[in-house]
Amino acid sequence: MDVILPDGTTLQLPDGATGADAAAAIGPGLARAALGIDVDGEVRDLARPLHDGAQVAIITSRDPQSLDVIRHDTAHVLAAAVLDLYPGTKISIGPPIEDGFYYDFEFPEGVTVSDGDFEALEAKMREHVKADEPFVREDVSVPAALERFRDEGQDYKVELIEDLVANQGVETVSLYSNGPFTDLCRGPHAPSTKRIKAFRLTSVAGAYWRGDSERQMLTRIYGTAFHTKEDLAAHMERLEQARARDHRKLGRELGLFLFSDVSPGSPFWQPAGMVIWNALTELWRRENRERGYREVRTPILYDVDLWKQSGHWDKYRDNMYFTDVEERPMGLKPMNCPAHIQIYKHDRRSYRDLPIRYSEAGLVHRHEPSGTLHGLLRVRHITQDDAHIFCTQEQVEDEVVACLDFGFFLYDLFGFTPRLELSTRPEQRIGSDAMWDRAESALEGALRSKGLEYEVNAGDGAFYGPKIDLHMTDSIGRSWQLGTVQLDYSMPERFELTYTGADNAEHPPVMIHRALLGSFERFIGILIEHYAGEFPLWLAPVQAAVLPLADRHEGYAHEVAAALAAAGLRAEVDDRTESVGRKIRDAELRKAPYMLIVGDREAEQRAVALRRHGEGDQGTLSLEEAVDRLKGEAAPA
RNA sequence: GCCGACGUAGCUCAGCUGGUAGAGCACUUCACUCGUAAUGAAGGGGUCCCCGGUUCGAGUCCGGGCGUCGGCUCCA
Repeated sequence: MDVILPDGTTLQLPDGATGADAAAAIGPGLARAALGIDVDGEVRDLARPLHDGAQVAIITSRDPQSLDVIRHDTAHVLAAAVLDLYPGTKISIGPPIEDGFYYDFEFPEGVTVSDGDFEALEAKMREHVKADEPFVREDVSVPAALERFRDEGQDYKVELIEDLVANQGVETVSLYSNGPFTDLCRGPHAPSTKRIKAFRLTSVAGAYWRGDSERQMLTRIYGTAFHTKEDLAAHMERLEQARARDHRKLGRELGLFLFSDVSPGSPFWQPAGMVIWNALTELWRRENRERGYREVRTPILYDVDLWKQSGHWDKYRDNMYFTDVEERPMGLKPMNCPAHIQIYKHDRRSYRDLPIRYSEAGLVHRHEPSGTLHGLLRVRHITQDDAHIFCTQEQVEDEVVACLDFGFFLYDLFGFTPRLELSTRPEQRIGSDAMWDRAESALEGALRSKGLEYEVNAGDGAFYGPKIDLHMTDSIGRSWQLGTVQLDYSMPERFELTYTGADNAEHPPVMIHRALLGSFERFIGILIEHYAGEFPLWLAPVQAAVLPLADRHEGYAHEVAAALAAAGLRAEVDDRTESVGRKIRDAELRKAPYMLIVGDREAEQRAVALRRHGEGDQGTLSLEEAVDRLKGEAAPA
């Protein structure tokens, strides 16, 4: 039979030849290096027979797919080591993931495994690697596989096989063995455990069986594997670097914000952090104004009847905060929409008034479960850069497109390229299917007309309407939703909103919910990590640190600071009795973008010695030149 | 909320098998008045997260709570 190699040449092989045979036929070096084989676009074991006419490519450590293979191998080795050390453990699944792998286990009653056990586990894993155990694939009938895993008490494997039968009607399943360990597995795997050259267990965590919080919580062990020790070390180093940009660490070091036990999940903004907050708010306010939004401000506490009418009570009351006010039950707003609806409803509206766009930096409270809190990225006290647009059906697409454009404009300022998701109707929802059809296709139309790439997140919409979300990742690659544009036909109906049309009849407006930064808290968290605390001048809490060389230069230093302040710049004089080396060091650590050093020479010439954070000495400039230069750089975008 | 780990000075951390708590940085004072990433000396500073238990004695052991971290579930 013939197989086709990546360069288009044909390789003749005897019938029944395997991937390993193909590699050997090409060359002994390749045969040794081979980890798998790509057959018609699917990575397979080398040991499996090829078919005539197959497009094949031998996979070695140079191919990116090979990392998944050895990581999956390592997951099996981990499971083998776990069964060695903790007999009676039930195994579930252990796939490769981005940057590594995990395996989920149910340990025997009374056994808890923590990262303190990693050393022993890794040692046991190394034994399996050293033993050079071949990965042997065996296809067995479903009854035989079921019997085998039932005998071993591997209930999760039994459930997996039963589901494969129920959902895919399979009659056989594949098993992979390495040494005494056998796992239900689709493969592929490398020829043997010895191909695992560098691995490490990284963390342990709980994870629900099948991601279902109603079911058993298993113990998930995370690890990673690479082809060389150097690659592994480089990966660990990257993680280390990423941790240095963690906004929680930088927030503390730079004095931006803090958290306290007295109000979990709610940041306290320190003066430096508030500068960033205000700079961002000013930008946001100005841009909203220019785009036809009018700012409003609404209460945070409302009669619970409002939340019953909006539907939030039914769906979210467990995550809301309630109190009684003179025996009247009230709830803190978890969203601003019913508040903006009150303003809309206060007056009669004409089609001539639409679209009406209300914006508010709205403070909402959501009782996020304790385990989900995460610095500024997941808080209970949330300041949304919210807006609600009331418009006619005809205006919907233009308005949605304008929202997306606005969002991209803002993200561009920071060099962000958000990932887009279109989330469609959830199971628990309000409104008719016809409404949902209309809303979903309107959002899709807007995305299409912009030619934007997006992912569909089926069933993840808000309970009142579908949405387009803007996502960004943090320093270690976790994805967070920032902006959102949501189309809503339900709230206008629930609150009986109307406008008078040209036909002099009453019509319901369409409502668009829109937050672009998402929340100031989360957005600033992402900003801190994005810039690693080295903010552009317009956001920097202290834009210029004026550093007098000696006490006698203090007077001039304050003149310099005053000149900067007069130009609208944030300057501080470091008038401590310290060496200039020390003052520079501290200003560098505070990540002040500019340092203006003044001594005898500068005082005499009314000049400054300019130093840029992270770059060093920029030479001497006249005071006027320095002020102009900083002022020019301090405007946002 | 669930699983696991952790909680000691403002920060980063040490504190062995239970015996009256320590370092560096920061802070205060004094001296130094300095030219591009730490001047030196002295000093002050702790309900060892909280509550309860075991013990002659608990930072250390046990139970409960709170918080934080890593995941999972959730995220209007």
